[in-house]
Amino acid sequence: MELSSTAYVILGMLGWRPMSGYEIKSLVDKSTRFFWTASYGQIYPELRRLQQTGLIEGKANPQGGRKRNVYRLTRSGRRALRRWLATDPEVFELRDEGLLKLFFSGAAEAETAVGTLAAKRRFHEEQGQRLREIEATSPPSGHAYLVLRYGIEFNEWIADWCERTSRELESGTAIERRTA
Amino acid sequence: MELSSTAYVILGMLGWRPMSGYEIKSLVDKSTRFFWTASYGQIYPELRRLQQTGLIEGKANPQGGRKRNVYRLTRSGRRALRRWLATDPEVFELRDEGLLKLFFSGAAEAETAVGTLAAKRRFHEEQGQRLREIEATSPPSGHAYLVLRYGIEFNEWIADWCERTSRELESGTAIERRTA
DNA sequence: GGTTGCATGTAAAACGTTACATGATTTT
DNA sequence: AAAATCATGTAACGTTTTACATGCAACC
Repeated sequence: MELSSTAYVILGMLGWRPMSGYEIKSLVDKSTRFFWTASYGQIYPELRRLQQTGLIEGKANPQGGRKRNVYRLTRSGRRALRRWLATDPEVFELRDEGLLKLFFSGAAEAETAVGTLAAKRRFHEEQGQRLREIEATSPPSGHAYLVLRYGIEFNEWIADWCERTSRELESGTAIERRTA
Repeated sequence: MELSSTAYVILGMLGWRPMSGYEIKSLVDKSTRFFWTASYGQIYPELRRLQQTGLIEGKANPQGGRKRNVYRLTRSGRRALRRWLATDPEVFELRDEGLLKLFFSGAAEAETAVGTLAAKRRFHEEQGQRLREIEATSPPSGHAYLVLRYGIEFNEWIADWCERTSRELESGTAIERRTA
């Protein structure tokens, strides 16, 4: 029985504590978002499927007149989560428009590549900044903290690469010597 | 007139020289693949669309009894390419199952996270190795070379992070002090 | 004569996002 | 009183992959 990738985010989140679909979505948005996303359109249908499969259990938990469903892992859900965690990861996908532009920027003027690098650098500096703020204000514990550190250092490395490469381009050591 | 992301890969490739759809796909597979993919199911329909829009021109170029269509940029195609190159990149998407497992691995035994890090490290070492082979045997020129170097250094950095973090986990400096 | 590579194409399925609808509660 | 947040859900749309169908040519 193969589960969708969204299924494991849900199982993982419920491995911490029982939650509503809305809570899962908010947590995804402020923690895994930089390397794994999920939308309501995936989460709510998946919650229903996981319940039907018996990996999670939901119960109504209205707050006043506002409806709310809280889900928790079942024993077989926890088993499925652990089985997945113990399997080698396979998915690693990157989609980087900045690199694509840089790759093709021989078709444009020299300033174009420098502009692309500057924009990419800005993006990663901002993302790094956001993550550093999380570290300063509400640092997660355990393994989630390791992943937060990864995000910070990863974005710093990329921003730094952009800076170095931009300097190389501007000083003419990168391209001119290679293109005949 | 908004173009699909695949459209720009095609325009970019044709910016170098005229090519067939098959050639574009092979080039994508050995150059941009680590940060941008495209399948036949995207390329062939997109070639037709770009031709209808007048951004590229195709002509039959059979090799013996084997049919073949070669496409080249039109003037307005080159303009579209340059306009796109001069615009700030927006897409940066990552989907990293290894990080996701690490993130949730508090739900499993301590060895699980170490195993995940080892697998992720292996993946990036292999990808780095593949790229280093390209650098040694058929290095691209110009900006494509910069992107190849990015790929090599990027994968090295990640593999290195996995190693460092794995050591931290095994020596107990990473998690124990933070989890109450 | 079989395998690999060149070459084009599509249909179905899977996946994912966006936008909308609905309504209560809390904060400003 | 308005805006933001909590909360659930779906329909439409768009994107992407997978699998298949077809056939020639070159190599072993």
